[in-house]
Amino acid sequence: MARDPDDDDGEAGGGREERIAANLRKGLLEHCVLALLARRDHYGLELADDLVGRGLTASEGSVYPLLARLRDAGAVETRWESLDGVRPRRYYALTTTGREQLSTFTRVWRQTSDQVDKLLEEI
Amino acid sequence: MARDPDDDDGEAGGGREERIAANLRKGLLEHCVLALLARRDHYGLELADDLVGRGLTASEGSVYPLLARLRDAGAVETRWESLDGVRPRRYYALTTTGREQLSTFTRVWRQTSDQVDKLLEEI
DNA sequence: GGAGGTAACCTTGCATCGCAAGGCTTGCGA
DNA sequence: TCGCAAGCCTTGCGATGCAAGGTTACCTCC
Repeated sequence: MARDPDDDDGEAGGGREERIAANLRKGLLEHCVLALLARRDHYGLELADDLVGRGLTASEGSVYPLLARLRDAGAVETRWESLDGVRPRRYYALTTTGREQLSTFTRVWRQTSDQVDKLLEEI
Repeated sequence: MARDPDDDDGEAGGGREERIAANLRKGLLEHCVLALLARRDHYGLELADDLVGRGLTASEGSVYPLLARLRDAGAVETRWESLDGVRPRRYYALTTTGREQLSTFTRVWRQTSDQVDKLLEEI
């Protein structure tokens, strides 16, 4: 796995930063997916690309297992859709359960992020 | 521990909420500890109590293993301090490495939380 | 018509993290 | 003396994100 030669241990940025970001995303990615689905239905790769663009996930390797979990939990429903000249795509749609979970998360997120912001300001 | 009987949020809230919060704290707790130590030195239980009060951790069961990790990584230093009539306490202090890590985290946190906020607003 | 690229799906194995539960030691007070 | 609380820590568990790899279908180019 190719570590940068100048990626010294004491370095504050570099690979350290990716580790920090990856841990920060734990528990976030799940609800970012729900938030995207609240706007409109998406298919898997579309979700992954969008989230990568926003810096909210590193690859589809996180998204597909997550979607399977959400489906098992009843937070999303899926359907296959076939258009001409395009491979069939599996679309994901939010359920009522998923909408409730998203609303719960929003509340928890506001509380937690406020606490963190306060802590960082007080340094 | 048991569940509160008046926990009538149904299935969307309740125990689910604790699960959501616990996952959200992953990767956060570590840097909240660093932020507290940036203000002044603390001993372990003091940190744990403060963080529980802010809703940033559930118990000391997360804090002590974390402090050991931070010490191994060189982000904090420790010293024993004995006062009269008080049990000896192990105090934790931030190192230069820890300060750099905290600064890296602050940057990542702002980016990530901004993205999440934007996502939640656009629903 | 075949070869190759690419979009889209998914699985496997791993490292990490927070948490509950429990244990050990020391000092104080009844 | 006995019990309780403060303060330290360890162990086992479940959940999460990630890299890497594997599989099909569609289209294009020779």
